[in-house]
Amino acid sequence: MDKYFSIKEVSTLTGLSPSNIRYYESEGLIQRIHRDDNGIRRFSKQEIEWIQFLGKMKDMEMPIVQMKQYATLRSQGNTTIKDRMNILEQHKQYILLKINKLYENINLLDHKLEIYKQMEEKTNE
Amino acid sequence: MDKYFSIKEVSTLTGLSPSNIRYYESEGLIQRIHRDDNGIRRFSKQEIEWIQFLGKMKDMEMPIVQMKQYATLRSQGNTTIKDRMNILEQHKQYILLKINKLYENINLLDHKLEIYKQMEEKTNE
DNA sequence: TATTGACTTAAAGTTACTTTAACATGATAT
DNA sequence: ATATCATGTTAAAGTAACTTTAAGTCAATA
Repeated sequence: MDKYFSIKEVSTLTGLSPSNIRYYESEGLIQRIHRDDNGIRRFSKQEIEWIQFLGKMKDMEMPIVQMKQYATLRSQGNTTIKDRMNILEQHKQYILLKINKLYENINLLDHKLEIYKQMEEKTNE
Repeated sequence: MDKYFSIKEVSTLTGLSPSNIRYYESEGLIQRIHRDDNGIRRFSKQEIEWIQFLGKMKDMEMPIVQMKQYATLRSQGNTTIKDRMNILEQHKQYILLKINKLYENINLLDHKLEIYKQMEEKTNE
């Protein structure tokens, strides 16, 4: 007998809020979740693993349209692995670019802070 | 005779769209810009420099509330430099954290890609 | 004179959610 | 037996930071 999980449990296991999880379901990122007699969602382990993956993609700022693409490919089985790899590869490049930008930003901030520091020192003379 | 710039010129000089510039003005991030006889905005050099700075803060994903704080402090003169430094210092920490997260994400992607690669190789055997 | 290009405002649209309102249900406390 | 509480449900409205659209003004050009 497999265990089934409530949305709150899934929330703590994935780091996504219950509303976020419902939202992803409504957007089709998650397949329609099985309901119990009271209409309450019961999540399987496999579903939770997929939601965890979505959570990570979200963390990486992958736009929902791309997540949808990925989800669609996934639902089409193993023949789509190359395409899925492409999506991930592309997003990796996006993140690397972003990291570079952020380093530039750090330099800029340091520069500005240095200028302010000198102004402060002059004031205290 | 100082030169004055149109919103389109300011847009290319700052990298912000005209609507974005108007939006920042409406939000009070930019002081009310001088208008000519036809009600058209004419920007001074100093105003453009400030908008460039805002553009950089935007690039760094500084939330508008913080930009507003910064703008308010700036308008209060040189006594507020320490406070402004604090805002920038805080945001620097935010960016450093973000960079770390992104590196973790890269690792995750590499791991997933590696798994896919092995699946591919197996399929081709 | 007609049209083009750049400008204006106000309002609606967008993304990725969150918050709120209104209601249902099962479990616990009195 | 009844009250209340935690947890769940949906639909709709709210949020951030803009962008897009609609409707109009004005000067310059064809």
